[in-house]
Amino acid sequence: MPTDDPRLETVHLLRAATVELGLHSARFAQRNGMHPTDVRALIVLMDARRATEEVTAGRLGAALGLNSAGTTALVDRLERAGHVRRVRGATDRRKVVVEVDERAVELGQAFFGPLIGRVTGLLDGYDERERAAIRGFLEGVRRAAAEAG
Amino acid sequence: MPTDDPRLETVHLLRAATVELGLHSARFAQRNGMHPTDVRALIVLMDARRATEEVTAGRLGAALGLNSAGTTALVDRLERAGHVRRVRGATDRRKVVVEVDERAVELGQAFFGPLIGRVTGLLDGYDERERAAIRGFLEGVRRAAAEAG
DNA sequence: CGATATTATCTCGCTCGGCGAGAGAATAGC
DNA sequence: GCTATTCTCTCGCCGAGCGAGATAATATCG
Repeated sequence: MPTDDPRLETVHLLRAATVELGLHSARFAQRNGMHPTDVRALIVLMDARRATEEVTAGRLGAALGLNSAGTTALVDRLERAGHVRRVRGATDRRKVVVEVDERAVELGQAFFGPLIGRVTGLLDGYDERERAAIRGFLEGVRRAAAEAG
Repeated sequence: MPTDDPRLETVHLLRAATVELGLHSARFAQRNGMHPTDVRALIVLMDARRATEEVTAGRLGAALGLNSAGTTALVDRLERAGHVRRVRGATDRRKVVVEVDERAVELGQAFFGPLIGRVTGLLDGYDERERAAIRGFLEGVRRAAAEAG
């Protein structure tokens, strides 16, 4: 077992960073009386909002790996907390479009904004070739995780 | 709101990579009849093992943010599955040292080894200056997440 | 156009992870 | 030695998520 492969240091750093990012999300969740799944749901919804895509209950559940019962309970929680609205689909009235409330968006930006600012600030310390390496590495990691196992 | 800051692409990639890594861990959990917390616990235990540090039940629970009741239940699950042994503390017999079973270590290596291999393989595509940038960025992200909020 | 299959969500009953409170057992301090 | 502290465990409970199936709206086909 070659435990002193210097490349493993980077793997360690990668995992440490993801762990710390996860803890940061958990702090956001706990501070707002939410559960990790609720935070993940809000992220999905905000991403979709930025891309001006509608997210139905079913799509949301699929994105989070929940079944329909769990998805209903999730949207119930978010709606009860005022983070989200249920809107019946215009063309297909079986569908329920889940819309994030403006306040929830601001809440998320207020919490994650500083972290995002620090990360973008980090990037200013590198030249374009280094930044390209960072982007390429992250994309490679994403693909490796998606394709492995 | 400057939504087209090019540095945000890297933030997006970072999040996409962490999401995908999380899903990969979740696959390991599900495939072995475990829960996300159990996987996190095994990672803590394996890290400690590599550093030849003893992990008591209390330390494990603290690392995962569980209270004592949840920690007991967690160790019960892991012990029942054969991934872990309870060993009474030698000097302080109130303590319970949690030791990972060799089989669990091998199980983890078999699952995460390929991914680690792919990530280290990625690094070979960069020169030392680029690799240093990647390491620096990851360390910076870890610190930013740990210190923010 | 009406009967049937399909799709999207919701309801019900349940399992089980995690919490709070407090008990039990061992150690440390005076 | 007696008391306070520390570490783990037990008990009862809450709530997230699942499986099965109900309900309602749409699509399909004769």
